[in-house]
Amino acid sequence: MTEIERFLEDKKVRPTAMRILVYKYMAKRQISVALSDIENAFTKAERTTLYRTLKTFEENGIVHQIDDGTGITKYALCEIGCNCEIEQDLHLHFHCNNCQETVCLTAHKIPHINLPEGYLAKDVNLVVKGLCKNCSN
Amino acid sequence: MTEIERFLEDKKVRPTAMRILVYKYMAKRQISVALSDIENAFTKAERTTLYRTLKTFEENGIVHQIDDGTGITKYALCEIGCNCEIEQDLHLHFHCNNCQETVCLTAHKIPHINLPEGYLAKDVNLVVKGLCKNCSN
DNA sequence: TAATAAATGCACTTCCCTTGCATTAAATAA
DNA sequence: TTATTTAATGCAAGGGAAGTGCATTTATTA
Ligand SMILES: [Mn+2]
Ligand SMILES: [Mn+2]
Ligand SMILES: [Zn+2]
Ligand SMILES: [Zn+2]
Repeated sequence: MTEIERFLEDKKVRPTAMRILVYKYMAKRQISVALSDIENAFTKAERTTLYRTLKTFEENGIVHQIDDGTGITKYALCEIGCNCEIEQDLHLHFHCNNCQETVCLTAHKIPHINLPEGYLAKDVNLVVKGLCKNCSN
Repeated sequence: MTEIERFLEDKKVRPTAMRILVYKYMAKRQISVALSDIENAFTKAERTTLYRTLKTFEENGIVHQIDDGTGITKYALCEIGCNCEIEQDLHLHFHCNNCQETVCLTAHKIPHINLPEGYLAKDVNLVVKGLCKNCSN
């Protein structure tokens, strides 16, 4: 049993062939991925299976979803200490207008947001757009 | 010539009947609206016309778009001092999980966001979700 | 091995956004 | 005013991504 298989079982996710491939793919790329990215990476992949794979991953705290404002849902592997399950995912995301890639800036927590009287915050989504470090030169 | 007609002409938008109605509708409701909201408000309205009306409004600095993460584009009238045209729209938006309404918190500016070396910010989207003042009791 | 449960593949649906194009209305030129 | 040009509207269709139903395959458990 490989390390990835052990990891998935730890997360109560059965390590099927496809799931292992998807996990490996996401681990190799360090940026967030869209469903279509994975679909294109494997010629013999069924979109629905991938969709449900990501859904299962998300439900079991392996990935978290990112809404970067492009209209396309992105997914990123949760890092150690990612608490997107127990509470809101408080790190910010950066979307590059040039290379179109979205990254988790896990080290950059979202600052406290002041709200008017009576408003109760449960979740915060913060997306910064601009040029990433590869494209800003 | 009414005040609204003068306002629209000021913004280089021809004050057609439909445009005036849409503007009035948005002014009456203080929360942001979806295309379908307007569509439902007027029985005799064509979705495409409304779509293009909002697009024209946006291009001329009358409304700004809001991506509140619901997957449905919302629009809100720009207030005096709204600088969504010349630079990024820096105020935050609040989406209520209960009544599903999204409001501009124009008085609440987005705090400065620290980014890692090499990242260049051009735009920021901040959406807080939770319970609005009407629903938090 | 048999029974059960889970994962996958395929087809289809839904939802919203967007566009093409003919028609109608308005603005401008003659 | 009338003719010409330009803009707005209405209807139909297209596109993309998310999501579902169900039969089939694969894996697990009895
Ligand atoms: Mn993230
Ligand atoms: Mn706003
Ligand atoms: Zn980039
Ligand atoms: Zn509410």
